[in-house]
Amino acid sequence: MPELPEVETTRRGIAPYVEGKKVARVVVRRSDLRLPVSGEISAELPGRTIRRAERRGKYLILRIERGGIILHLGMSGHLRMVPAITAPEKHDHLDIVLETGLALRFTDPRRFGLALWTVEEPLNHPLLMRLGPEPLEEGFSGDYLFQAGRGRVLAVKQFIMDSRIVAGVGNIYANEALFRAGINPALRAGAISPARFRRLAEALRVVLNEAIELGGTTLRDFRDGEGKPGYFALRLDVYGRGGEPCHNCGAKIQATRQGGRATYFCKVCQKR
DNA sequence: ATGGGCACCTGGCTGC
DNA sequence: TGCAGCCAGGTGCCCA
Repeated sequence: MPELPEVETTRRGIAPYVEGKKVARVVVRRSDLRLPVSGEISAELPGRTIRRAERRGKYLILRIERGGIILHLGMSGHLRMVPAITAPEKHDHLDIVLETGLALRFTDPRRFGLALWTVEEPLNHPLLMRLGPEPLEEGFSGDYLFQAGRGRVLAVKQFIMDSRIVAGVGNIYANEALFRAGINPALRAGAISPARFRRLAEALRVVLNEAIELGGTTLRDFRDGEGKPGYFALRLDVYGRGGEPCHNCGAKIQATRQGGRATYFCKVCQKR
């Protein structure tokens, strides 16, 4: 479900309610997520204060004095603030109850998400350590992509969805950025010029920032930290629009598959 | 090292 | 109405 903009929207939504707040207790209702939820969360977290809510790629980090909680929303997860007394529903797997009386509630029907406890530096956790640069920060550029793509025969769309290349880009925004950059998603990464990679890097920055401004993309169930949907779905040019007219030239949007994921593109506007 | 395929899990939608 | 089949915003592992 959530890519970088949805995770960032979630972070911004919850940050005011969790930063500087002390944890009263933790309720784990299901621990069989993508990795098991450690009992240390409920044993160690109460009494500690959440210093910061940060994001790295699609991961959220709730920092305490040393270490913290690493959260990932998988395909179907979301986080929101609720009054702690709110009755849990079927897929509400975890509550971090604060002394303010609000709880950070983690919901995830498919349970591809994660909630990990660490006393080490969260950014050094094996799951985060190999993430590529943040696409909205220094260190990410078309020239970087060009260098990383040298010799790669992988399709450019799969290349930019590889979190080791760039963090946080999932299927929606990969499709959208390639459309805006005018690049065919099936092109080999190693066959793209520095100039075209610069267009792609810029398209990624622009599309991710626009999506964050609109609160992310809600296709069916994404909600921000306050339970509200995002409105970037209204701006989608290609994702989910197979057979519909291209917003730029009117040609039918093509729907294909790459690496098991749906790909949408305009064969007129994305010739190469 | 690289790329392809699959598994993990639930729910919603489509079409018979 | 029921049900089978397919699809979904992610990612890590196994294999060639």
